Amino acid sequence: MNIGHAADASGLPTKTIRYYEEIELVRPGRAENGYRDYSDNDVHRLRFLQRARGLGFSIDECRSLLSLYDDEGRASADVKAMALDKISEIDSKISELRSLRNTLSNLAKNCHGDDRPDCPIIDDLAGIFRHD
Amino acid sequence: MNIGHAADASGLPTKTIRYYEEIELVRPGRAENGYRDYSDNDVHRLRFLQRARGLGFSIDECRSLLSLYDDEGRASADVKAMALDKISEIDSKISELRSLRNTLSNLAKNCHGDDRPDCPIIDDLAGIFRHD
DNA sequence: GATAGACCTTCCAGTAACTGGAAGGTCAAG
DNA sequence: CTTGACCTTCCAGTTACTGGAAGGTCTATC
Repeated sequence: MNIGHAADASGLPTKTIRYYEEIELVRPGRAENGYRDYSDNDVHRLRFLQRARGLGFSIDECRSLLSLYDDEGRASADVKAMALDKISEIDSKISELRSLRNTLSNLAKNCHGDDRPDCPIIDDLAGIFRHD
Repeated sequence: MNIGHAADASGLPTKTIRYYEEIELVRPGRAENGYRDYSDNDVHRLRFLQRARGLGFSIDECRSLLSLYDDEGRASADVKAMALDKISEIDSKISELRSLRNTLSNLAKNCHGDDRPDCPIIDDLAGIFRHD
């Protein structure tokens, strides 16, 4: 599958996909004509990268998540530790998002939503900053 | 409060805080000696930026979230629409994180976690890419 | 088989969001 | 009055893309 198709399948622009090859995150084969040739597995990796990057994981973090998949010779204890570590990172991201969501949702609920500029949402908005 | 203190209070490096001033996200006053002087409100904004950036919101998205707070003259309908929009963004981030978490958690659960390199986690790992 | 349009290639420059370092001013303690 | 920890500006470098030029390939139609 060539790069345009891989882009459609992964949700990433072709530019980004080529960049990911340059930094050795996803290394497709090449067809006779020199075109990149993406396997289904390559596309899975690209999709994964698309999601993980959008969730705020850095390229290095993505690399280490992907290495769980790649390093088949890695000791299982390492693999488990890495997975658990990532899980707790994810948990705290989720709870931060929940607190942010909660704040915004309270604001929206209390807002009458018409065109008057004295929306009560405004009065409470300072609260957006008060979630630890 | 000067920049070092604001950095401690917000969890952002001073470099980043100065950058946020440069792009007009947080505009502190200045003391007589030329030092930046951060109010409590400035620090709330910085903390908010610290969290939102870590959750994958772009600077522009942060700017629009902050404008909910700033634009007191904005029509309440606009405010409400923006809040609802951000909430649905947050919801999909949360559900993506949950799916990722779920995958990793299954992997960790099935791994015996000793030093043998034939960890069953490895065999299932392809599954990390199969969540839509 | 020529040619148009949609692909693909590499390379190089630009952007976003920081990040580090130099050169120097300010301030509180000893 | 100097030492050390602050602060300032400025400029260069990094990360993770992103856009554009110059050109090769492929498919489809004339």
